[in-house]
Amino acid sequence: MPTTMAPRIRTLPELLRRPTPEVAAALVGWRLIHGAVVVRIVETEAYLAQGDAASHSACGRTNRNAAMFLAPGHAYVYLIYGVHHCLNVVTAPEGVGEAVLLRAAEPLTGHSELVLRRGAGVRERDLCRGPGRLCQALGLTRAHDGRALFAGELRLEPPPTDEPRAELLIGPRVGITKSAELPLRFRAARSRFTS
DNA sequence: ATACAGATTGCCT
DNA sequence: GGCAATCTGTATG
Repeated sequence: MPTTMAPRIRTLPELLRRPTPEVAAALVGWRLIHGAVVVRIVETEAYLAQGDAASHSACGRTNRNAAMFLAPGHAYVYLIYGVHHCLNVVTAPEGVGEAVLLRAAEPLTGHSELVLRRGAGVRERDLCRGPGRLCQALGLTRAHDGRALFAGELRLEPPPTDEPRAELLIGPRVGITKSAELPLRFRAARSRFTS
């Protein structure tokens, strides 16, 4: 499996100027914050506007995926199988449907709140391991679809400057049936919190 | 109008 | 390992 180092990028606007696969790689290590909860992103996937049949934007804009066409830095939250929510960071310029799916994270603070939402019996490792679990743990739903992630209750923040860059494993995306060969999944090699 | 598939998860055998 | 849950969009009649 090919590896690389997560690029160190200091601000969200700077991050979002990059091509979507690079955004996906660089987001590993970033903090996702919702209220008092802070988690470290350890696994992401890129979904592209061109040549990617698995992307929700592949068939054009619909009511469900409209947020994917917003300006970069917005949230695209959708419901999968009518059951679980998944959170994406919108990346490409407004009108172009590209996004990065946040697939797994390591809990940092707000542990009790995560356990409250996920259930008392859930192991630490499983609190945010998987896109549906991540959204459940953070209390994210369609109500958060289309929100900006620059500031406010729900936001992204860069890793502390003294934190070492993550070594990334690059491979095919999980759980898709179309365009399954593209190497658009990025996960922290050392983390035990990936899916 | 009905049928089916899907960027998932948890419970069942 | 199998399968149900149950929303949204697409394909087909």
